[in-house]
Formats: sequence, structure tokens, C-alpha cells
Amino acid sequence: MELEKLVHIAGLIGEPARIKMLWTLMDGKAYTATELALFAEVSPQSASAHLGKMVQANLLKVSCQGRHRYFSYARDEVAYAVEGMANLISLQKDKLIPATKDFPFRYCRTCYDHIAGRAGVVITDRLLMLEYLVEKGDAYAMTAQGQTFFKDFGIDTDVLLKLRRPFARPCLDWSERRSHLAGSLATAIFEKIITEDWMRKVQHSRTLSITAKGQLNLYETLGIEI
Amino acid sequence: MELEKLVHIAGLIGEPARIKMLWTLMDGKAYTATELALFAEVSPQSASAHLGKMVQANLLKVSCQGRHRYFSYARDEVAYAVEGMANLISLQKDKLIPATKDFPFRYCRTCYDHIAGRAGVVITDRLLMLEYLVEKGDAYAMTAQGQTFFKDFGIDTDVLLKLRRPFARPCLDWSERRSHLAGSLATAIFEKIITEDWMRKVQHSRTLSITAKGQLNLYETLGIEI
DNA sequence: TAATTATTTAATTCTAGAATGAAATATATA
DNA sequence: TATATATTTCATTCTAGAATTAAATAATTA
Repeated sequence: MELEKLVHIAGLIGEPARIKMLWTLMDGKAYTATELALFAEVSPQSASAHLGKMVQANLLKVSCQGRHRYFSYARDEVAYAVEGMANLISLQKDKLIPATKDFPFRYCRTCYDHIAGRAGVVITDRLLMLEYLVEKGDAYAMTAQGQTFFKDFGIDTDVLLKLRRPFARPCLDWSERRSHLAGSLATAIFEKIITEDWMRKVQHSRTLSITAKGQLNLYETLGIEI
Repeated sequence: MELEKLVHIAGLIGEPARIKMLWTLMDGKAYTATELALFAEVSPQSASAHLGKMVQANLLKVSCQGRHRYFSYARDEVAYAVEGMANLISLQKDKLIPATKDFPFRYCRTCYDHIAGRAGVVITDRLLMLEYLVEKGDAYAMTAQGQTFFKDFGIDTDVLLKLRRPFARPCLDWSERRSHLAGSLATAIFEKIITEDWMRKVQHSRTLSITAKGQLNLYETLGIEI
């Protein structure tokens, strides 16, 4: 019966360790059982049991690589469900959070080693609009103007292009449901933005906060108002 | 911290009795504690405790009327979150369900006393497109052509218009995220469709199934193919 | 007014299911 | 080959939180 299934799925997602794991996986990356155990603060045995249940329920899928087993979402609907829950947390009755509706995490955060959230999407949009990057298949290619821009920005793209790692590719942003920039270029931009103190990492969180300096410079270099 | 809140909310939604109550409330109506206790198959005391927690977390709101306390969603986000979970149930690995992606409940169901789901939205769209109804403020008004159509259809709109109850108004459909028709006209249409055996109620469920006769007639009267 | 119905509260019991501990399996590395 | 690491399995223990029991509160009806 339908209702029984709903109860089952809700029960799976509602367990602390499991929702923590699901939250960790929101960046779209695959993680090993051990990594997820650490994030969820449970023992490897517990994690294994939890992960098994979620695979069973087709919430997660596993890809085996040697002695590692990488877990990730089995389908987009899982991310939407988790997002649906996350959207509930900002506006509790006893809210201490001020005016802004979007909690900072969605607004501006890291996704592995690059900028995600609204800020990530806006920057990516802008780089495309200014034709510093263009879509090419399922990746982004740099234009001549782009090369000049990034050089001025302080990024040596020649070095990046020689790396094995993908240079610039889209990464689906769950909160925006649109793509932001990933790859070695995205990492370089992120590092530059941090070292120049345009943004700051918030401790023990993937949240980023934008500095006044950053606001000014993002406007001057890319015409972005955040 | 953000993560703790997510764990809390997910835990609230993940409990069997609570998700059953939340599911019941998906039709947008308000229900008393006793009704919700029945739906969730728990004692009134348990239900009261569960409801208290959900009100506390601002998932539900209460409106008091005499000795009754009516519970309903505190905000749309709750419906989206529940919907997000429901979207996960159809495609489990061990699925027994055949081809159709949308499970019947979403497809065609009752919402209180009228037709909701995909079918409800399609019928409403068609009535507007054929200009039998037109939007008027936050309600629908019947046109002259509409009057003729409903008369041929076997509905005495003169009687309906004299009732206190709203004649025709939009009702947000959670699964479609669009409006379907509610009000006395919607009820009359629903009753007509049932008595003419165009659709049948599925026992102990809000699901409706469309008969062959219904398919034919919906096509002939409204040009709808379902 | 008393009796009835709706709901909540508080104290206690109970249990599903998570955590734990010990051991097995499987892959990688030296 | 032996050793270390990653992960799972199983049997057992433990506990958060749901259910229960009993009683209080509050509005409604007779």
C-alpha cells in the first residue's frame, strides 16, 4: 500500500545519522562508507547498516572501486526530498535568524573545493554572459577574452590546462537547481577569492560570507551585485 | 547549528504517526486532533503529543473553534517537503508497479468533495480554455456559454448560484502545483461524474479510477484525453 | 446543573531499532 | 607471503522516544 511505503521512506530519511549522510551527499559527490560514518558521527558498522538500508530503498547507489565503496544519490528525487526538508529549517517559530529568508548556507557555500549556492551560480552566469567561458559539450571552454580576464584576475590558466583534472565543467547546484562552475578553474577562482579576502570560510561549515572588499571587487571585475 | 535543525525536522517528519498525519493534511484541509488520531491509527493522547511537537516546530498551525482544535499546515513548504518524500515512493528497486510513473493517487483523486490531481487540473484548464469559466479576482465566474454547457451536462447552475457556498474557486493542487476547481460547481461536476460512472471511487482511499465510458465522454464533452 | 465530548498533561512502561563488540570478508600494499 | 585498511555480518545490549494509564481541563449539550 502507498501509505506504508511513505512511512518507510520517511522513517529512513528521518533517522539522525541517515539524514546527516544524505545532507553530506547534497553536493552530488560520492563518498565512502568511512567518510560518511565520520560526517554522521557514527561507527563504521552503524554507517554500513544505515547505508545498506538506503541502498535497499533505492535512495543511494554504490559504485565499487577496489576496497572502497562509493555512495551517492540513486536519483535526483532524493536531493529534492532532502532539499524539501532543508527548506523547512530556516523559519521556525522561535527564529533567531533575521530578515533574510535564504539561510546563508544556500546563499553562498563551498561545494568540495569551489563556490556553490546562489553566489556560485551568479558568478558562473556572469562568466558565460561576458563570454569568458562558453559551453562546449558537457564542459566549458575558455575564450581568448577569458584568457585575458583570468590573467588580469591573477590566475595562470596555462598551468591549469596542463593538469589531468577537468578545467571547467558545470556542477548541478541543488539549492539553485542550476549549474555552477567546477573543475580546476573553479578551484583557482575560489582560492584567489579566499586569499584576496573577498569571501571568508565560516568555521565548521561549508558556508561562505562575502566581505565588503569582496562585494566591491565582484562588482568591479564582473559587474555582480550580491 | 543548521545541521541540528535539519536532524530535528527530519526526525519529526520521519515518525510513522506524524508522516501519516502530514499525508492526511496534504489536501490542504484542516483536521481535528481526533480525526488525525484516527487516520494515523494512534490514541488521542499520542496524537496530541505528536501534533504539539509539529506545532512547536512550526510545521502545523492550530485554529481553535469551540472544543475543537483544527490543525493544518503552517506554511506551503511543509507540503513541498511531504511531496518530496512522496515522490520517492513510486520507483523503489523492488517495484511491482507497472509502466506509469505517476502513482494513481497523484494522478486522479478527490480533494474533499471534488476532483483533484492531474485529472482535476486538466478539467479545470479545459473549462477555462473553452471559456465556460473565466478568472475573476480570486474566484471563477461562469460565462453564458458556460451556462449552456453545464445545462447540457446536467447541472442546474441556477440552484448552485443561490447557495451560500462559493460557486467556483481555485484550489491549489499540491501534486500538480497548480489550481484545480473547487466550490459547489466542482462538487456538482464530481457527483455527476460518479453517478454517470465516468470515474469510480477506490475503497478506503481518495484515489479515483477513470472508466472506459468516462474516457470516451471526457473526450466528447471537453476534448480531454487522459 | 450533570453528563458528554474533545483535548491535554504527567508519570510510567515498553519497544523498535540503533549502537556495540567480535569476527569475517575482501582488497591493497609491502 | 604477511599486514594493514575498508567494509560487512551477526549476536547482543542499550536507549530515545512512543505508547499507555490515569487524571485534569474545557467547551458543549441535555
